[in-house]
Amino acid sequence: MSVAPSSLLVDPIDALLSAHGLRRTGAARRVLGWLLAHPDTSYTHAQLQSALQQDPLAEGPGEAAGALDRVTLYRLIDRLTQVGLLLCRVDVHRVRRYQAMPASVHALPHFECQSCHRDQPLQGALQGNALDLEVAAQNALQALKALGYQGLSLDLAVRGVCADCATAASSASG
Amino acid sequence: MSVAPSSLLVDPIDALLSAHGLRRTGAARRVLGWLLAHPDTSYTHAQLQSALQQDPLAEGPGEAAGALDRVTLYRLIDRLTQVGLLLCRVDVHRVRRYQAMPASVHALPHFECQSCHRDQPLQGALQGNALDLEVAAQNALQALKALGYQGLSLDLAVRGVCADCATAASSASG
DNA sequence: GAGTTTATCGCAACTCAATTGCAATAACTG
DNA sequence: CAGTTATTGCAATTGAGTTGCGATAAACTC
Repeated sequence: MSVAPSSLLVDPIDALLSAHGLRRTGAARRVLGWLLAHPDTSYTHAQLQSALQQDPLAEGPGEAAGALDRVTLYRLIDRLTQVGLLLCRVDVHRVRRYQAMPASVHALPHFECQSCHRDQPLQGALQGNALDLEVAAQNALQALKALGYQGLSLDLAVRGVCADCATAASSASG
Repeated sequence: MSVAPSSLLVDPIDALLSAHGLRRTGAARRVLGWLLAHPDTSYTHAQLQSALQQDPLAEGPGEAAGALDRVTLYRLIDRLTQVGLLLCRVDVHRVRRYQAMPASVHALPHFECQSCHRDQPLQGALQGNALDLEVAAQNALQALKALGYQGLSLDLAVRGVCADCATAASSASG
């Protein structure tokens, strides 16, 4: 009885893991599965660990839903990131945040205030300029893809002191 | 003998400190002086401490050039950053990097490879697209300044897997 | 200028994300 | 199925950054 080739890797997650040279272990399936099921959301190592710990969906046949070892999770997300399956960035608090590498990328500029340490999106404030940035960024990414770069994600951060903090500071010392 | 008003704060560094509500201490003068003397260069806390330790220029009359206390330096750069005199960003290695807040900002896109962890500038690869990005970014900053944001700096980071790592990975598993 | 207030300094102890070494285990390969 | 090699889990360690607190010295008041 010949086996259809597609039945070897029915699970798209397994297919992804194998295609990137990673072993199809329970931990890898759980982590990649969770992140692919929650696109556009980034998780710190701690958040990901606790999310996986009580993930009801991951309880496949024989798939224990217990806590994954801290170090194992660290090394696993490292591997997933290195092959381009995950996107990793460091947030304002010096903590790494992981998410599934998005297929199409938008610029989504954000502002980091160095006084109140808030990280706010910049859509409203930028108005039409955001669109120009978006177009320019998309063109830039196309150029990079043509050069062989893979799994590209764009991060546009503006840093400074927000209007609230600026007025508060000037009223205090001026 | 009347004192000319300008002689009260002849030193531009002292003037900056006072204007931002900070005390004109030896440590503050040394740190801000060094960073203003080295624009376009960012320093980690450790780099800044060792740079200041043997700074020959800072040895003014009565100004000791000994090592500044670790914690003092941490708190000092925090204060300078909060008032907008310094620009602080977190690099790929989760370490904060400080530099004097630049007067005019250029987008200077850079690429962070998640496989080899190299952080390379993107001027060459982007070609004409870099210029479009620059223009769009400058316009965006003008819009923010009009809204009261201060001391703005722009950071355009592209993350993914560089061409070298991508070909290396595909030849290993494909 | 003397006295008061308040920011800054310096030391010690501590937090927390992330890393390293190593033995045990489980996927892949022939 | 046996052998190889990636992955796992535990313990111990690193390193940037923080907190508490008494001591010092700017800035402010009279």
